Amino acid sequence: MRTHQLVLAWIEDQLSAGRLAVGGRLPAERTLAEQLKVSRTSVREAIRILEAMGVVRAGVGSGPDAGTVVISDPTAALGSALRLHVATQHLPVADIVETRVLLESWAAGKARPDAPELDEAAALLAGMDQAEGLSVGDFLALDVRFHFALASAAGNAVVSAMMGSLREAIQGYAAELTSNLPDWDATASRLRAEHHAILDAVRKGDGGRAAGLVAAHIEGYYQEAGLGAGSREP
Amino acid sequence: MRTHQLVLAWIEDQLSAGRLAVGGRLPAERTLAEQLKVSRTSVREAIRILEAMGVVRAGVGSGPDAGTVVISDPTAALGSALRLHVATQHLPVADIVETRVLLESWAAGKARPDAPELDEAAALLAGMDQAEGLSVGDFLALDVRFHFALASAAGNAVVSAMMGSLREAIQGYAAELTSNLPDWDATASRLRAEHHAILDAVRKGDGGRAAGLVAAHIEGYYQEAGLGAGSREP
DNA sequence: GTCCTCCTGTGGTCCAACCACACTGTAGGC
DNA sequence: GCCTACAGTGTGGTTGGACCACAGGAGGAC
Repeated sequence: MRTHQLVLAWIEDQLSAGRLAVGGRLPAERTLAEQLKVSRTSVREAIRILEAMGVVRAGVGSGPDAGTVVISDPTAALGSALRLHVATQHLPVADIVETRVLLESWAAGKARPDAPELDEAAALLAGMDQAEGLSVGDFLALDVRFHFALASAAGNAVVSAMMGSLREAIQGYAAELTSNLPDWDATASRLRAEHHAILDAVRKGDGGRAAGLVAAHIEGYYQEAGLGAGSREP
Repeated sequence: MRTHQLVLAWIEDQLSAGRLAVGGRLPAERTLAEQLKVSRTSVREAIRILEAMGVVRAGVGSGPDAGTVVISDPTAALGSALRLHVATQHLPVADIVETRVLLESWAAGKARPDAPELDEAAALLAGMDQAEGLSVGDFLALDVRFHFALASAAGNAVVSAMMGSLREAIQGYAAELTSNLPDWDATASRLRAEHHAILDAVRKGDGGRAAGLVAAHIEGYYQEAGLGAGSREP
């Protein structure tokens, strides 16, 4: 077993045992190196991995926000991992889209009509309705948050994280795709209307209809942008 | 931007551009450090991250298998990330199980009856039927491979990878759970029968029935082991 | 031809040093 | 008494160098 894996195992053990929790701080790198009788280099390699996994955040300086603190951002880890494997062309973009449809339509069908996340989703929709002064990038940013809020309303943290990571993994492609659209304003209007319809269905407790609308919403967008379900290559 | 992220960006760019593909070898650490005008330490940190993501594999020595070669093992990355976040108690085990049910039942419903992966699944089932000389660990190992083969038959690499990572993330718990079972032999017999029923349904093209059987199969196991859908804590 | 040895190149590990940063306490001016 | 300026302290960030273990390949000894 390599040295940095020993450090990883130690930290994971601390997490599992509850001696280290979200918000807590890891010992300083030099201290940890001395404690575990390894070099600071190995400690740093382990911390880098945890950072890439969204488990810790390293901050320089001093004070309460400095040092290496435990966080929990599963979406970051899954997102970058998926993006890299898409880059190796071992994960087709079409599969990503299909999985996104699966997860989001399930979430829409299972979302509780009184979930607080729906209020946030409604607020985001209101923001997207302000046609004036809203660039394509701004619109898509709000769109991402709307979909994430909607997925979170189902109350399954794993599904939320995975759905967010899928979106993140193909974010680059999604941005490019907008340039393929014949008429962005028309598309944006349609997306807005579909968003409202989805939210209404969820609010009325009609999960089946919500799920169907979400699936059509996502598939429709990618097909309009030229990334049909048949294309297996980026 | 930190130095190791520069290295990461360079490698990801090489992958996206196709100048680096699965099976290819990265330049040696010292060479890469010199090329990018950074220290070897920073190069190593980047490679560590890629290794944790299942994108590369580092091998010492010389020869065709040595050096840092590009691979593609998305399951490893997602699995360890999920496991760590389960350790931080920000991803409830119940959500993992629920997501697994969602993905696997979808895959069972969508699997093509003539998919070659089903032959492998059948072979694994035959192996599990050899009751003699099969330890609990062996049985579970075959079980993992059976479920993965079944999920792969749907032809969606993302769903397969995610399903495998979910299983891996709670593998430790699953092993512990077997000790809660009142009668392992009886449970094993039931699991065998359910496996055959699932495979039969898929082979006959009855996706709906297969999906239902898979959902019942997974939920039944965890409930029998004392991890009901209601438990939100490990 | 076969075996053995040395050489080379790879990642793995460690150390020592320096930097940039952000807070903290203190000394000084007002 | 208050506020400012500054040195101090502890944090991660980065670098260069050195040495180790490992595995294959090239060459010589037989």
